[in-house]
Amino acid sequence: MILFWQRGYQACALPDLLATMNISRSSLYASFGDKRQLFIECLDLFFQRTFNPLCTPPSPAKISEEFAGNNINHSLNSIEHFFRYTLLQVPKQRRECGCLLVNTVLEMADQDSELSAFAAEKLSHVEQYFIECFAQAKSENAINNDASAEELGQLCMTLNQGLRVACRQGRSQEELESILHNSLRMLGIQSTREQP
Amino acid sequence: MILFWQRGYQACALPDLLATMNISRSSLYASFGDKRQLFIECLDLFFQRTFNPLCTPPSPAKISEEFAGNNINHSLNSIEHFFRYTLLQVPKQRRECGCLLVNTVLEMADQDSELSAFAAEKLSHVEQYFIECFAQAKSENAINNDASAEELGQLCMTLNQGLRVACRQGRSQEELESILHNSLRMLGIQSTREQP
DNA sequence: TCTATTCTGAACTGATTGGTCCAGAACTAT
DNA sequence: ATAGTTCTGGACCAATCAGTTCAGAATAGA
Repeated sequence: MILFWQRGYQACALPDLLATMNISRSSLYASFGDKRQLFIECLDLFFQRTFNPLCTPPSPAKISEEFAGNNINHSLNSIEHFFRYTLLQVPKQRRECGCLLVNTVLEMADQDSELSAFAAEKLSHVEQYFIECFAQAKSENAINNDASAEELGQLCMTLNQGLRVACRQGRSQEELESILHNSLRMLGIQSTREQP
Repeated sequence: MILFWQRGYQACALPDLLATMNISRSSLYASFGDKRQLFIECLDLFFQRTFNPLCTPPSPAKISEEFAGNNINHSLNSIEHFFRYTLLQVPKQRRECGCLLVNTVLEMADQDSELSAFAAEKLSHVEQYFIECFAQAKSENAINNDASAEELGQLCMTLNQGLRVACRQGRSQEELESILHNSLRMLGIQSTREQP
């Protein structure tokens, strides 16, 4: 999965995959069918590992440490935690891979529309969760923005996709943090940021 | 260029390129060196065709027709015109290709860092122009946003990149228009939108 | 220890990759 | 018309691609 994440689908040759997985060619075909099916399983695994930190943020105790009680709304904390957890609190090497689902949507769009649609569908689940978070926040009057929850969710996903491109561009941690901070602010999520 | 734009670098095989360009194999190598150099020329061409409508928007007369005099600031009009011209007023088939530079950054990041950096550098010129527009607008008090011009420009580029991903995802014209409208509104650019 | 099942390494396939080469066609200038 | 330059089609190359096959190693159960 990490190799696909780093290089993309087409650029991963069978020998590279076999060496990384440390199994033999025949084992791969026996276990996964072929390269494409292995890739689909990787997309699924990636989605699970990306989605989990979004819909199950850390415990309230940990939140109060992390965010210093600045944002008491649970739904908005989910979103902020998602970005902090997957964008900032991540080793540089992995951050610079961007998002496997975004990468796949772009790479396979004209090549294998089924794979591209598969990845896009996973992303839509994330967007749907964004929307639910904003809807919840709006019902609690915890957000300062008059756009609808759908619009905020779409915008949040657009910013997320743009940030993943920025990651793969090799932008510095500081730049990403600045962009993220301004993004969340414009969405109406007042984020904490340590001042230097 | 269009073929690279649609399929990406790696997925364009020589025979496909030759058939599309309607030249022979030897002519391609005589004229462009090799596939990679041809691609670099395409990136450059794409940048020029993308950047021109940004820094040379239509004449004031045309603007007044197009935007109904809603936004009298020239710099902000440049940005709005850029998005309208490259995102909305474009045939579906081409819109769904996204942005060749963004696509290239993602595809080549771990594969050919030189190509990826080349595309990223082109994108940074666009971002720089965004920043200049926002700086101009701020100096004329034409923008309702207390973030700095640099921050606004970075955010604008992040939204742009996110929108290009959304294009390649196959989002509908209506969705894109909605996202763009909200994006510009949050950046402080009050865009006109025909109400249905 | 013996048998039965599973797994694996390496050789092999046919197709495709980017790139080279050159004889001859097409064109230009005199 | 002729000589000189440019262009082109197609054959060719070695390398690599994803995928198949199978004898033999490794493992398991009894």
